[in-house]
Amino acid sequence: MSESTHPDRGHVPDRSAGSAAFSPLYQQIKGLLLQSLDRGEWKPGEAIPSELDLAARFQVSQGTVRKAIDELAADNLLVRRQGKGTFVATHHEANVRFRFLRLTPDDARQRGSASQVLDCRRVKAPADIAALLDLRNGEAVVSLRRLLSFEDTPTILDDIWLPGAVFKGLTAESMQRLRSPLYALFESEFGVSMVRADEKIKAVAASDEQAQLLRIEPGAPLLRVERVSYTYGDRPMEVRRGLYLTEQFHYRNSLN
Amino acid sequence: MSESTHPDRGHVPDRSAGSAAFSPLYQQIKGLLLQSLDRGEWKPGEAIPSELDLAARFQVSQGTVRKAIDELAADNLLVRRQGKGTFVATHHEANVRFRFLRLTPDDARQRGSASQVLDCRRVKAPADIAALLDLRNGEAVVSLRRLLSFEDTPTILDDIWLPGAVFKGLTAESMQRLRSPLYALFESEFGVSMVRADEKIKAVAASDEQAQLLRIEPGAPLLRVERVSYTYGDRPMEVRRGLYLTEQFHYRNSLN
DNA sequence: AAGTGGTCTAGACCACCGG
DNA sequence: CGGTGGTCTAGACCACTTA
Repeated sequence: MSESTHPDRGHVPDRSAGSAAFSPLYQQIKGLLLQSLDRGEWKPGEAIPSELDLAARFQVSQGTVRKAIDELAADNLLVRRQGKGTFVATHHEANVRFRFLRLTPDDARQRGSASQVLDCRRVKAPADIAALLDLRNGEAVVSLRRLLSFEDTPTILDDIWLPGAVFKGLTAESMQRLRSPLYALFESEFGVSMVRADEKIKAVAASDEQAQLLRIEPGAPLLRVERVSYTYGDRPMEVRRGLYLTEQFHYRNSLN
Repeated sequence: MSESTHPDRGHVPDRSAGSAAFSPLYQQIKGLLLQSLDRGEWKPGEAIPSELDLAARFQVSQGTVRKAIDELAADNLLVRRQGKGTFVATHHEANVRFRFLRLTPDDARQRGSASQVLDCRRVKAPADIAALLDLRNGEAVVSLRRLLSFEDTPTILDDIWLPGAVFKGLTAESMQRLRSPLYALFESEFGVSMVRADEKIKAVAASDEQAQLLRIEPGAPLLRVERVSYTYGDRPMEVRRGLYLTEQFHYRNSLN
């Protein structure tokens, strides 16, 4: 502890040297925490070490660790719970199970939901999907289609593509058996944590096939939601093309 | 810059007393800053006092003021600029002029935009609009319709309602004259800063009238975006119902 | 050089949780 | 009770802007 700067090997930012890169200590800590999360040192749902422990491990003050954790918590990678600890975010909890689903009933009434897997097979990635998933052209992907119903009203028709190398052994059967939401299943069965997603939304007219599955008229307007989901290193891990029936539902969003 | 004239009182949080309410000091400071913003003590685009000045004014440490400002900056109410100061957010800046518009070209190419006001009049608020704007039934609102085109392709048809008491004297003429975006105009002409908005999105089929204005076929699928925008105290100040043509555009969103 | 926000530290104390 | 995160302070120094 000296004064002025830290003597630790924590390397004070290397301000001299023409190196254009200067990143604050807490950002470096954030990076280290991110690596630990990525390599699975702490699993979803588990507690990470206390702030003081981490401060000791990284040879910085508690305040610096705190700021790093603050940012990870703001990004929803970690969850702080006063008096208990800081936990790795997980998709297995009631309150966040539909974290990425922005479709909401027009009336607030909650409805029971049921998911039906219509198809699931390994195929060579189409060019557009390969590009979105950072795969080489023709690499294997798991391709699946499912129908989500609310109170027996078919509402969402999803086509989903996953990197085949990561999601080995995913079958329709295993999805029906473990009835958890997909992202929860990805975590526990394949060690893949979805952390962020981008969506692009258009309005389209239902094709004959789509109309039949959703039990509506061909040509009826549908919300088409294309989603790319990312794990820790901003690595894309899922492409999802959903068709949302918005007769009694809407997509909600907050701008700020 | 004002001198003195602060009827402040620095209170340490009233931790004793069984009072159920306990709010941290920095939250109280945040509230005071919010009040100052609301009452227009600092206008959009202007700098607020420095952290040290505010710390002196409120009789707290710089760190406490800093944390309050951090949150306001995270909410986009304030903008920090290192070395220069902290500024009140404004809709008058190139980079944030389309802050609330999530419609993006499918290819990244930028297009020139033009707005045409089709209608603008004072009317009694319809019941649903009155409810959304927290107005009494039948109170006056400004109702306007406009068409937004990108490179001469009509793309967005907006119906907009504004509280009549606040937006006195808003006319189609004045909007065409000052060519700035609506939210920028609201700021400079009416002192109304839009801070946040909620959107509800559906897919709908174009009516005959809508189709004609957007130069498409009746029944074509459109994105219907209902937006309620809020000023400082979470007071609703605008209802906007937009129809987006998503042939060559999409609504983009980030989930986390 | 002076003034702003940005980082980092060290220490005190508070609120919440669990055994 | 001890351990966790949460708040608050005071002070040092760094980075960026402006003059």
